Amino acid sequence: MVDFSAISEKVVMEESALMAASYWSDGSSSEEDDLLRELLDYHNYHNESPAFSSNNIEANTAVRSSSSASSSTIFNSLLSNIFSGPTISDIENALSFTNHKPQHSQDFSLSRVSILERGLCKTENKYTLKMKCFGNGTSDDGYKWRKYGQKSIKNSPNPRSYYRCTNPMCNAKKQVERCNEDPDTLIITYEGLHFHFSYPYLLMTTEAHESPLPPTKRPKTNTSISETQAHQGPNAQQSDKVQVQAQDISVGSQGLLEDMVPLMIRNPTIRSINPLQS
DNA sequence: CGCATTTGACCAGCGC
DNA sequence: GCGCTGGTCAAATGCG
Repeated sequence: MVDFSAISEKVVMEESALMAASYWSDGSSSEEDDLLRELLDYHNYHNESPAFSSNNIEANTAVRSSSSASSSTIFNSLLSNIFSGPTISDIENALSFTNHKPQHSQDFSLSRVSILERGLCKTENKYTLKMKCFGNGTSDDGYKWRKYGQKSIKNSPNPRSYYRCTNPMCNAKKQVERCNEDPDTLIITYEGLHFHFSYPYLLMTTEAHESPLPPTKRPKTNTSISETQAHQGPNAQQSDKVQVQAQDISVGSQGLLEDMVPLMIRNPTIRSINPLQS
């Protein structure tokens, strides 16, 4: 089992930004305000992803530095934060890092993953991730998926599986199949957006943090809890602590490995304080 | 018992 | 229209 949460989050936030950017490109200022308002509302509603904490700080800094900025300026700064984040090489580095971390689950111990062959490409609204995986390796990317279908392919021992995000407000899907030429290679196709994570990532404005959460707008569903836990790894039950650590990491403290990997992906400069590399 | 997975059926799109 | 294929549905089944 390989933790691809970092990659999937990167994919999600890039696609979200692209989507929003295209929306912005021909939109009027009122449309911008509407979308910004919508996103803010959504963030207030789903302020549940500690993994985005470091970027919260970045976004807040950007916003505070221009208190009189228009909504489009705010959004541009957010976009800038997003696109100044991880590159493909960052993803690859994180992959290597992830694949060398101590085994913490039985599934992971059963699989030996090689990065000899991997690829991340985008076709229309789909992202295809190609990875070489020996043994019983699966494609655990950190999100909680529900399998809703499987297709047996003629003359092939490797069926194609269809997964959908368990969050009912999320339209993200993925397919997992094996490469015909190389049975050791998994082809994972992501489609759709994890809006419940990408929205909070995009909009971490000051007002979003300062405005109190409407108590009636934040139902605590099991799904949201489980997804948050899935992102935080085995220490998920310490959600508050994890969030504090993630924020502290950006100012120099040491965090858990499970927290460091996604943060390193988004903020490559954080690697300099990675305790495992010192 | 509740939830996730399995699996055959069903549907739509496409090429012939 | 027919057959093939990809994608989805939903009842059955498994599992903790």
